[in-house]
Amino acid sequence: MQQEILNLIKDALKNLNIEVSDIVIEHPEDLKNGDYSTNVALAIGKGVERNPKELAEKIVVEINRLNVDKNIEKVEVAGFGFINFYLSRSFFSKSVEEILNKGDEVGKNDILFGKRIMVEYTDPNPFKPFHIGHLMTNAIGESIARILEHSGATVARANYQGDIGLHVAKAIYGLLKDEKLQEKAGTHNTQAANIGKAYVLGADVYENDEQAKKEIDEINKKIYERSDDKINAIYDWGFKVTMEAFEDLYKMLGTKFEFYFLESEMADIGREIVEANKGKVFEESDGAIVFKAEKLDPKLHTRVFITSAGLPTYETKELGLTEEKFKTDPDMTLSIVITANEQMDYMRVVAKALSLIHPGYAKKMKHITHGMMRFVGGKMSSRKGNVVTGESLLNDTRADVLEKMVERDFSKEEREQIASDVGVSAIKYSILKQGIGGDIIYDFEKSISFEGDSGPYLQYSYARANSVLEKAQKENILPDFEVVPDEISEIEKLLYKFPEVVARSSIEYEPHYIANYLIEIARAYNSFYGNTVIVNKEDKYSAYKVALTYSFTFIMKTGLRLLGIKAPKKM
RNA sequence: GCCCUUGUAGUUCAAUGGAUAGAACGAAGCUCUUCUAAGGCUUUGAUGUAGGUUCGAUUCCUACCAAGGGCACCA
Repeated sequence: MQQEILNLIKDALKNLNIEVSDIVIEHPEDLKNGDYSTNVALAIGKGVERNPKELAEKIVVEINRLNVDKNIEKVEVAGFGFINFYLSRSFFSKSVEEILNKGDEVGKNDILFGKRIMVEYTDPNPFKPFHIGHLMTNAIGESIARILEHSGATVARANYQGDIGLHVAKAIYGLLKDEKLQEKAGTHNTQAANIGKAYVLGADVYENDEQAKKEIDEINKKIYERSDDKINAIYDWGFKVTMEAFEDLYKMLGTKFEFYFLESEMADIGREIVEANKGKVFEESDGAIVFKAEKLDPKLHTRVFITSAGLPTYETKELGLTEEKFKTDPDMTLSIVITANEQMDYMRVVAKALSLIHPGYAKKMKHITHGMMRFVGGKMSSRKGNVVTGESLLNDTRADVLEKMVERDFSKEEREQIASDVGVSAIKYSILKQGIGGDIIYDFEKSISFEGDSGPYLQYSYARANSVLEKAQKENILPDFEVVPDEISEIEKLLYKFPEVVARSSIEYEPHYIANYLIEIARAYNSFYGNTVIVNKEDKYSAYKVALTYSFTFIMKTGLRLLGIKAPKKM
């Protein structure tokens, strides 16, 4: 439709001998101002010797002469020269029918057809707690992955985990000091929680206790060398247990990773790359091998790639990781990494180094950063132990949901599953409703909402719509598009926009456009639901209202899926 | 000090350079003899400061102020 209107404007301008390079059409914010609108007359009015309003009038006359499209009801000049297009009744009923035919495929586009994209996100470290920052990256990454898939891309999900390094040594130190934390009786979740505690213990003394620092450095060396049987045993157990606990979370969150990359395996690959480019890209400085990025771009800075002790740093491993990713899929067209924005500056340095080593790879890399989860008091740090773990947040939220749930004819399993889905939705929505760049201030009391602008609100409107459909089936009212009310409802004016919203989210890597759209349409549907009886044999428009309800459920379900949120039929 | 991000109702967030800056929470009131009241319907309130570009700026540019992050051997 957008294209038809665009062409119409173009033709009209051509006939009037007006040249315009790019014509912008948009949806007016206020539905009273039509369904599409253009500001061409305003944009070009100044160059020509007419005022914009007169010019707009002329263009409209020409458009009306050309318009044979039954989808456009009328075209008007408004304001100081906007040209507003009002779509016809039949356009809207047709678009409702189209959505019904597409079902769960609604909103698909082929912007990324044929593209192979790897998305790396979440990246928790074994031996460290999975905190709500990881939850944030996971929610954003999973949603972006799904949106890209909906745009036709083949997406591979990847997770990169720091299985080696000082943090592991700190945790193992803690486990050695307090052997109770090595208790293996409980589930892997309680064991993983104990390892998290051990990490906090180790991290704390590392900063304040010289002797402990020495011991931890010693343990770190032994882990690298795998030279100590006792430490090896603890390491192997701890690695397994924390990874299993992560898997539980992924399952609940709805993420299935295809590739797991381990930091320890990237070290040697990265080191080789650095060695091969010594003198070209990298240089020696104070015994370390560094990349002086500021020489190429004053906004960048120097970073160490191999320490003076000869150990590869994260930067080097990142080079190795990139190499591995492209080896995994040589036909990959785009490699996306999603992290918090605190990693932006050094990722830029790594990207610069990579552009000198592998210009081909560098062009296919994209680093997406998001804001940070913050406490009201300040930064959250797993080192200091002032973290909210992903598991505890999920559990607390689910418990809240269970308390709020109304008694219906659910089995115990259904009830648990719904509570879980609604809890995840509350958390994910609170992350995805805003642009990904901004920080989220986490407030224990207020952060998770079940009403208003929230995930459960969306699920609730979906569940209600389903219950309408159930009733319609019982009463044998099938969707119909022939007998329609004259008035075009607000829902119809929103439904047809869904594909545009998905496309925009995909192009900008911003899930919140979908989240905001879903709230808008849920509100419209709830209002509709509250003010009319939909299933009513006496009402000749009932079949069309049922059709509207069907198309609403398809869009809500698909939209929620793109946010990584499940849509239970009952709640 | 330098670099990056962000400043919008009391609070948490929206708004491809356009029309009367939208929601939600909070507060006040109304609403289930209709399909799920986690709902619906009213009322209330905001663009950090100073300039600039533009017919038009929350949006772009400059300076300042404020918050967060980063700036060599941690990730």
